[in-house]
Amino acid sequence: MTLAPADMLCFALYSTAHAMQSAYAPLLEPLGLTYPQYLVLSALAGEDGQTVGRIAAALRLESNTLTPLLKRMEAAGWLARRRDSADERQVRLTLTPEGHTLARQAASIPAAFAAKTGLSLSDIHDLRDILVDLRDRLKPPVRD
Amino acid sequence: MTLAPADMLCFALYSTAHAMQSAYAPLLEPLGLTYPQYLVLSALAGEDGQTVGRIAAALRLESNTLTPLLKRMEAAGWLARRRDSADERQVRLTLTPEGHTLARQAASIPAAFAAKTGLSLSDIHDLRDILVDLRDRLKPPVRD
DNA sequence: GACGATTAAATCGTACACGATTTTTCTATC
DNA sequence: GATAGAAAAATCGTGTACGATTTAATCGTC
Repeated sequence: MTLAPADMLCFALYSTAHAMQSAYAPLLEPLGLTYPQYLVLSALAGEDGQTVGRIAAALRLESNTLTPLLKRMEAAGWLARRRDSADERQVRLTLTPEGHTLARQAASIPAAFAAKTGLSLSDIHDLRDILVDLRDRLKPPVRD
Repeated sequence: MTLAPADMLCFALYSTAHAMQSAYAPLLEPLGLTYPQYLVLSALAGEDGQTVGRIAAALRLESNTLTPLLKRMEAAGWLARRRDSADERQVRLTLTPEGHTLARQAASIPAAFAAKTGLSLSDIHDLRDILVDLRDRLKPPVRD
């Protein structure tokens, strides 16, 4: 017998991820950020000057996804893309002052968002850990 | 202070959903299906002759996403798209014999997949329920 | 039975996502 | 120091996603 999407874990994950993004949208829209751009910004705010590859590993995306996204963020004036002088194969990403300002504004979003979920902080952490565990089992993280 | 993506629930959800899709890919690729197409096929296998709007509600997608996807599935010979004679605004989707055959083949995937996760059946159900609960809180389901 | 409001899909534009390939640079070994 | 192979981004093609709008059909009310 065929399993209906409503009963499938994969669909629960798929649809909840979409619901999460659409819940973030109204918070990000005033800042002019898309959701993946917000992730890149947060990653760079934590450690500036990372390479494309390092961001790709952190966000589990491919360079073919990141390159155009980063170009849009560069065009928006939030970051600079520069070849590493020691290894010209790599491109380093540095936040501009505007990028840092934006990151500060974006920093308040997760807390504002947590309220929307109706989950306690410990529920949120538990769920996160379960998901990360499942994810790393499905797709082992690449070594740094 | 900025929260790093690695610590955020939203990123756990985002990256796990991607990992799930990429884990399904090798199982779907031999059938020529993409992941959202597989969801549509499963939904129709459970109840044939649904309208675009009903599938959209079930999968929580918009018609602007489904229309081109359904046209590709029609072009592949898996389903027929026909205006409802009683209400010409609606489009009804019916699996072809090829579509039914494909659905039968696809039906074995979730079980084959469950093994990959390393989770017990009850862990899977628990996680699914937690996610569905969160999803419906973030984005209440539209009435049928 | 006319007609404005509502509804269901479709269309349009923009932004991911990723497999496959290409380009450029670096590294290892001769 | 030439060169084969590896590594890092970028390019290309296809397929989602979705906001905003449009088109076509139906409904509600007079």
